[in-house]
Amino acid sequence: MDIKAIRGMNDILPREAARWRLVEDTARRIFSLYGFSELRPPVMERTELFLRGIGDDTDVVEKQMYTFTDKGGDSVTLRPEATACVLRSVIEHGLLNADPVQKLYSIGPMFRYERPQKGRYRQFHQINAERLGEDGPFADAETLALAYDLASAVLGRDALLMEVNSLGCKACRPGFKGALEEFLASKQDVLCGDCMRRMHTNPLRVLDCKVESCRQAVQGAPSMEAYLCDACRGHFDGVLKGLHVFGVRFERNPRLVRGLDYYTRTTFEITAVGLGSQNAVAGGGRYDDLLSILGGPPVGGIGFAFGMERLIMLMGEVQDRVSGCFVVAQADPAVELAALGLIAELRAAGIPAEAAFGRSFKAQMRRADRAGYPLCAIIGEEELASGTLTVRDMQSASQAKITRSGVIQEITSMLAENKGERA
RNA sequence: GUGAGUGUAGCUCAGAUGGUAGAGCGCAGGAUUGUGGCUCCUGUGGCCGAGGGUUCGAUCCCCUUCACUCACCCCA
Repeated sequence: MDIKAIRGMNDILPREAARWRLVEDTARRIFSLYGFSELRPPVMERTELFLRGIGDDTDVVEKQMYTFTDKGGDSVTLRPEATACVLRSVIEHGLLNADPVQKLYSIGPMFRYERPQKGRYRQFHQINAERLGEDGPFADAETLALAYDLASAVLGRDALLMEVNSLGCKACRPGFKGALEEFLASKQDVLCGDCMRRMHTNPLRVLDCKVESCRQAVQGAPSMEAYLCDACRGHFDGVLKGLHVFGVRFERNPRLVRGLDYYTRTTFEITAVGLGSQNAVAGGGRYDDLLSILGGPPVGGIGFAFGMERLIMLMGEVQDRVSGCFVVAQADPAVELAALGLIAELRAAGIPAEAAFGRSFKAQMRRADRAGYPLCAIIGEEELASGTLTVRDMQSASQAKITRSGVIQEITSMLAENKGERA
């Protein structure tokens, strides 16, 4: 076998799939609790969408996109994030005309050409939420609460840290940016090479630099908070109050910035320990100008994304509970045929049923055990002749003879009993 | 894109100054003819990542390459 999966793209094997389902199910449950509905955009879009949406001097757009020319000569890109796709869909279908408030989520793969590392893959999966058409602090607080609930439900609230900040709006951010640039210029000699470049292209990112000398240099840097305009300040205060009401435990972090250009006002990040250096489990924030940038109505929004791999990495084992009945048959053509009929009947009644003919009795039992079935129906010449079945409770190892005609009823009640014991 | 580490059975890993390799788990079968999990026995298993070089001979030394892992970077 010399064909292997592409670098940074992983198979999710059956043993891990249970965890993925649990995360997805949890997400869907919580989204519906908050009144969000699902929107599933395609995984590929025209390249311009991301150039306009994400910002063309971000790393994601500059060097991480899977962009190529299709057979028709169009430049297309495998989506590196979901927000731009969802907004494109909302605009294209005029969803905001039908309902000026849209609360949407989507779950699926994203693609970024990066060097793979723990918690970072070229195909990775996100749980994404977008909320459009509500500009007040309540919408922000509630959206953050939703993210917090989701993270707590999967990881427990003690395992995570939620950090919140306000980035201001296009009215007040330029003032801050200018002050910051001025400050950074005075620190030029101690900044790292990257930050020297960043201080012009994207000065906010310098605040987020991990290099020790930069962190120190930035200690006395001006804080966005001092530059927030009255409207942004009021908004942010409202968000914080709302978070308290929702019972969200968070910390304010004036240094928190986001990697994508479209964010305004409220931003947040949820980190967890145990993930190595890729410790952000979720991140997001408000984007008041993005819809109009993409050619839509001047409507604001707020959203977030979870990294599913990171969530799953922190979860530990999750076991699939198997219900149903394994059918063991004596090696005899007539018996096996009868067993086949039994299996069909069980399935028709909605009871999972499986068998493994063609091996020894012992081996069939072993498979029943390994697959985790609570019940095992045994059929042999004896049962066939007397119109009965032997049903074995795998956990207690007790067996009972039941009549063939009453199987469904009998097994249904045994399974219900079994379920009751486990719960 | 940069750096470091690692590549030996399906999995986790041993191994010898260079003489073509083992363990545990798994898997298959068995321990009275129709009964799983525990135990015991037996079996199954590997171009020792790929290519080249040195050598009588390399899985082990050298070079190249690929892959994986972690970190930088970036981000979910």
